[in-house]
Amino acid sequence: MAIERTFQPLPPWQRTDYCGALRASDAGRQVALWGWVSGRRDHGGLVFLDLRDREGIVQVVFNPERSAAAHEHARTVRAEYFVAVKGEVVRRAPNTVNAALPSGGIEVMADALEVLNASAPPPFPIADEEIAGSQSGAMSLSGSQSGAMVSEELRLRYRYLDLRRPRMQRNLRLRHAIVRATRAHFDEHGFVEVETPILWRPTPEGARDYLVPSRVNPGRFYALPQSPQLLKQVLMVGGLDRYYQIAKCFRDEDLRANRQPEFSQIDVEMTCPRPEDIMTIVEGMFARIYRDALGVTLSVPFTRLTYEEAMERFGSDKPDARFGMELKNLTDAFAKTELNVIRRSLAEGGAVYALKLSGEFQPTRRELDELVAQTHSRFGLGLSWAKVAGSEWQGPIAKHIGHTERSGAALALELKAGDTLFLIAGARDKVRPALGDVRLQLGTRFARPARHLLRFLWVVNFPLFEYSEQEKRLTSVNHPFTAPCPEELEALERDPLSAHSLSYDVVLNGEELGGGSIRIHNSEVQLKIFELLGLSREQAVDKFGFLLEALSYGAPPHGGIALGVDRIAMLVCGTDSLRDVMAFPKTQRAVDLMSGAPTEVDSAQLKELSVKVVL
RNA sequence: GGGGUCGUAGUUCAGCCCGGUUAGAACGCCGGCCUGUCACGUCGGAAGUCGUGGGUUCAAAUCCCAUCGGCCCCGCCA
Repeated sequence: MAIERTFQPLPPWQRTDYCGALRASDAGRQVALWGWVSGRRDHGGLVFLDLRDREGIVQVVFNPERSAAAHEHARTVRAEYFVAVKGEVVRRAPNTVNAALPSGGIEVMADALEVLNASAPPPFPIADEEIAGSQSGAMSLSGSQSGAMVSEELRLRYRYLDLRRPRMQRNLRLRHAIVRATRAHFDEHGFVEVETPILWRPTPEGARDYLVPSRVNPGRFYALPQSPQLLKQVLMVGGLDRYYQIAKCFRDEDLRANRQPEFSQIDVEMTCPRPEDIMTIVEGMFARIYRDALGVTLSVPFTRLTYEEAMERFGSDKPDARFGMELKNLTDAFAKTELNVIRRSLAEGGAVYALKLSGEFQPTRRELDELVAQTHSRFGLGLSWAKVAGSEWQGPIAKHIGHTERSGAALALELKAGDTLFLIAGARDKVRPALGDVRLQLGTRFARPARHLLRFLWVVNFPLFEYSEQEKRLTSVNHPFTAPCPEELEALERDPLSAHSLSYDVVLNGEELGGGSIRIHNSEVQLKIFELLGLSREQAVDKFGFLLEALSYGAPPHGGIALGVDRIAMLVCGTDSLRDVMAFPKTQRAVDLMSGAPTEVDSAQLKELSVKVVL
C-alpha cells in the first residue's frame, strides 16, 4: 500500500470538543471529535462506538440512513483505533439514556468517520475500568483502587496503554493539581523557584549515589543529587532569601512500594525562619493542595508532638494517629513481677510497655502467633499477650502474672473483659518501636474504618545524633547540617546523644511526607558537628569545603524543609503504590519494563568515558 | 544480601496437595447474522514453549533442584 494512504500526519478537521465533555446542553451542535474507540456495538444496521479521550467517553451512532459510508466504515474499526468523527449532538430518547455515563444524556449522530491510526488488539482492556468506575460513582478519596485486574508487569511493559486508563489519567491530573497548587502557594509567599544541577558531586552520608562518568575529565564522576540540600543552603548565602523547587532526587537504594530510585521533592529554604514559620508555610501548602486538588478543607495548624512524645505514645517517629491503641508504660506495675523474662530485663534497667486491642476485635490464635513471630524476627524481642476475662487473664503468660501487675495494667489501659493485651519488656529504646510496630499491624488489621481520616501531625525535636552499632560512631538522625537546640549547645560535647535538633517532620496517617530543620550557618559549629561525627578537619574540608567557605562569608541563619511530591500524590490519589502516581516508574529491581533501561552500552562509548566494566 | 508470594491461551484464572485420556473456563480475538445498544445479543471458529534449564519416573503443568521475572516485607534508604 502506498505510504501516503496509510499515513496522514494532519487531522482531517479540527476538533471542536472533547468527547467526554459533551453534555445535554450541547444538543443540536455540529461537532468534530477525535479519540480512541473504547467499545463497539455492531447491530448490523446500526453501529455504536464509544469514543474516549482524556475527558471521558461519548457514544457515537452510525446510521446508514444518515451516512452509508460512515456506517460501513464504522463496522471495520476496532478497540483503540484512533479515529476522527464529525456529527451532530442529539438528545437521547428517554428510554435510551445511559445514567452511568456523564455524557449519557446525549449521543453524536455521525456524518463522517476517519481512521487516523489503527491499533493492534491491546494486551489488556483499556475500557473495562471506566465502565466499572462510572457505575460505582465517583472514586473514593482513599478507598483501594482495584480497577481492572491487570498484572502490574503488563501495565508497566505497555505503560502508554496503562496511561490511557481512567485511573492513571486521574492520578496524573491530580498530581498536576498538587504541583500547580504548590507553585501558586510558594509564589504567593515570595518564594523564588531556582533550578539546581542534576550533575553534581557525591556527598557522603545517606544513600548510595548514582554516578555519571565525565568524558572530558577521565576517571572523574559526577553524582546525581540525593537532594539539593547543600545547594539550597548556598542559595541562602547567595541572598535568595526564600527559595523553593520541585527537585528531582536520586538514591541508589533498594526499592519499596513507596520508594523509587528517582523521585521529586518540594524543596524549600528560607532565611532566618523559626521552626514555626516553616511549619506554618507548609500547613498552608497542604491546605492549598487539598483544596485545589480535592476540594477538601484541612484544619490547621496540625498537631505537634515531640519526638519523645511520639515514641512514648505511639512507638514511632511517624505515628499513624487515625486510631488510638496508644502505648502505656507499665514498668512500675511490673516492678515485682514473678514472670522471669520480664524480671530479667527489668533488672537490666529495661522497661515494660503494653497496649490493648479493644474487645470488639478478636484476633485469631494464628494472627497472635504471627505477631509474636514477627516481633521476634524484626526486633529480637518477645511479645506477650493475654486475653482479659474479668479480673483474670487468659493466655500463655496469664498464670505468671500477679494481681499487682494485672490491676496496674487494668488501670493504665482501662481494660475490659474481652480486650486483648500486648506486652513487651526490654530496653526502652527497643521496646517502644517494637510495640509501635505491633500497634501498626493491629491498627491496619482491625481499625480499618478510620481509613478515610486525614491525621496530619508534626514531630519535632528529634535527637541530633544516634549511635550506629554498625559503624561504631555517632551518625546524624537528620543530616549533619541540622542545627542543635540552642540551649543544648553547651552540653553538645559532653553528652552529644542527649542533644536535640531544631527539626520537624510532617506526617500524614503514619507516612512521613517531609522533614526539615534549621541549619547550621556557622562554619565553626559545622566543623564541630563533623568532628563529633568522626570526620577530621581535613576530610570535612575535602568534602564540604565549599559549604564551610560559604558559611564564612556572612551566611544568614536559614532553614527549610523537603517534602515528597510522590508520597503526597499517593495519599491524595488514595493509592498505596508510588508507581500509580508516576508516569514511568521502575520495578523493584529498578528496571523500566517499557524501555528496558538500564541497558548495556557498546564498548566505544565506554572507552570514550574511560570506563571499564568488570562483572 | 535475606524471607514470603505469584508465573498455565492475548488477558484473568482453574487444574498442581494425591503424576496417567486430546490442559479447561471466562473475557478478548477472527468470521456470519442482527436498527437502540451501552458488560449488546446470537451462531460458529482459531488460539498454549504450562517462565526457563536440569533431575526423579514407564510417564511431569503436577514431585525435586537451580535459575529468570513481577509483587510484598526485612536489611538498606529521609
